[in-house]
Amino acid sequence: MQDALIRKLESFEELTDADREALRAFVPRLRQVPARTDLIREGDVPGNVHLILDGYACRYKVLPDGQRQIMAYFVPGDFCDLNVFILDQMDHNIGTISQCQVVEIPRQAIDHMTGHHPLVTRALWWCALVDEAVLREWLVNIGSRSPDQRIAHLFCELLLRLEVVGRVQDNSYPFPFTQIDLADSMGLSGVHVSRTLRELRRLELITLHHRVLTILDVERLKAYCGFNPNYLHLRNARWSGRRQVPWLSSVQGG
Amino acid sequence: MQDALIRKLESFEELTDADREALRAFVPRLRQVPARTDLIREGDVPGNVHLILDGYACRYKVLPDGQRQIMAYFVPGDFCDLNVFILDQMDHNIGTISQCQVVEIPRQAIDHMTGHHPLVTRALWWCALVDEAVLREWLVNIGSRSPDQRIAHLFCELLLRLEVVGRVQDNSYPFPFTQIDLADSMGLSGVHVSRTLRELRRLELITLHHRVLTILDVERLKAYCGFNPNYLHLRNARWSGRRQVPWLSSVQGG
DNA sequence: CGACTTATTGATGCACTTCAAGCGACGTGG
DNA sequence: CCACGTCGCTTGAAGTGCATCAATAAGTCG
Repeated sequence: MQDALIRKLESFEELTDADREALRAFVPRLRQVPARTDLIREGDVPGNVHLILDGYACRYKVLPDGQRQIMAYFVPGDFCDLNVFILDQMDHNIGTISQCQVVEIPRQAIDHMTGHHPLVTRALWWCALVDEAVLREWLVNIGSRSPDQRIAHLFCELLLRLEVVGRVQDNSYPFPFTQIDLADSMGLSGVHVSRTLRELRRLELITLHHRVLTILDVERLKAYCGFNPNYLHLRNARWSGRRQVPWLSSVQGG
Repeated sequence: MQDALIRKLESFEELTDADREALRAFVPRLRQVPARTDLIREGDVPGNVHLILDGYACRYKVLPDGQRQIMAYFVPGDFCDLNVFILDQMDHNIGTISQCQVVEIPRQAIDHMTGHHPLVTRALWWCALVDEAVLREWLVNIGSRSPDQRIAHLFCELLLRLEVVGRVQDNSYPFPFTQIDLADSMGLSGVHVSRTLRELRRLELITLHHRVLTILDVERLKAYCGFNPNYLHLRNARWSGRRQVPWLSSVQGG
């Protein structure tokens, strides 16, 4: 079940058997978390690192007026808070969307990993930077795209991210988000999300039944929202430019 | 003139004389860059790290339809691309707003720094994480706040960030942004930014003359937009919770 | 099956965009 | 020195996209 993480990391970096073994050592800490449950809250002092092995979660803030803003979705293989522990306290919440399998990794374990598994370390860095790139793209999404493009863009992004961890079949993937979740992610009202989805269905770009999203025509959906996958820094686009990473070589004692 | 960086880092971490000396070694690479000039473009392979010593810059993307989205502002003491070099290619642009003094730091220099100056390294980490936290808050800003609150929030944020590097006097700071810059940051039209600023002036919250912004009543402005500075992780709020940072201790060979 | 949550649809209103014209500041060149 | 062009800002008028309110319908879970 730690497949998701290993698959994701290996999509960036070929790991050794020892690396994979070390990653599997995380598993004993596995926890079932119900849907709609907070993993960490604003104000908490960051403790263990959380890794999603199965299910969906999100990062969000709640404003004084009760308005919720979702800032990121986590899918299997994603770390929720890989780096936050350097800061004094959480400035946002992390909560599950669906039921999740979550691994709580003690910081020392990460520490050990970065000390002994340079390939994994490099891959973890890559994860963190891609997460930030995704965040930037969300800002572009909300700031510059029309509501229908926003939602289409999210669908495309999730498709690619879930493909990496093997959660897509026939352009379909589990979709446990409510329309209110989408609304709070995209800066829209729930009503308008409903109408927007209707439009995407009418254009025969997607279907959405029983919490499963199907993308009927991936290329048309990408074209519809001007999707450019470069910000995900996936393997294919990246492979040619492989280079040494100085900050990391020093981690390896170089 | 490298004051800005050292001040910023020291607001987090007391440095040794040797640390400061090492930071000053960056200066020879200083460059004058005119206003409205790109430092890096989308598609470029990340090379040197850019540090702003004076002036303002921004991170932005341009969509196929020509729409520009600004995703971050850089002020003196900010790194533009501290970590991006791990990725294969830039997925966005970085350009100056005003004339800037920019230092181009070779990656080896950063590498050397992280190998020999653990305090600096920890402070650099902190910078990177705060930058990400700021990005998250921008998402909240665009997604959940009204236009007047958005702009007020930006003013509050810049006030605090500039105070750290000593660029604020009597609640005033240089403000070289055009209203179009603001519009492209906040997901608004230029016209509406103009009207919003008029409103903030009418409420006697700010004045804006000759590219200098003055906040007339900081507390009222903060209240107006519900400003919570926790996401900036400034020293005062952070001081109590100082802890060791595992990932970094391994960088130090621990 | 019945209770509750989530989604849909319609009607209404307004916040924001777009278009367009005028204005002031600034810089350049005659 | 003034004429002129450019750029950034302001203001008005008109249109619309999205929010809000409200009521119904469809899922979903006990």
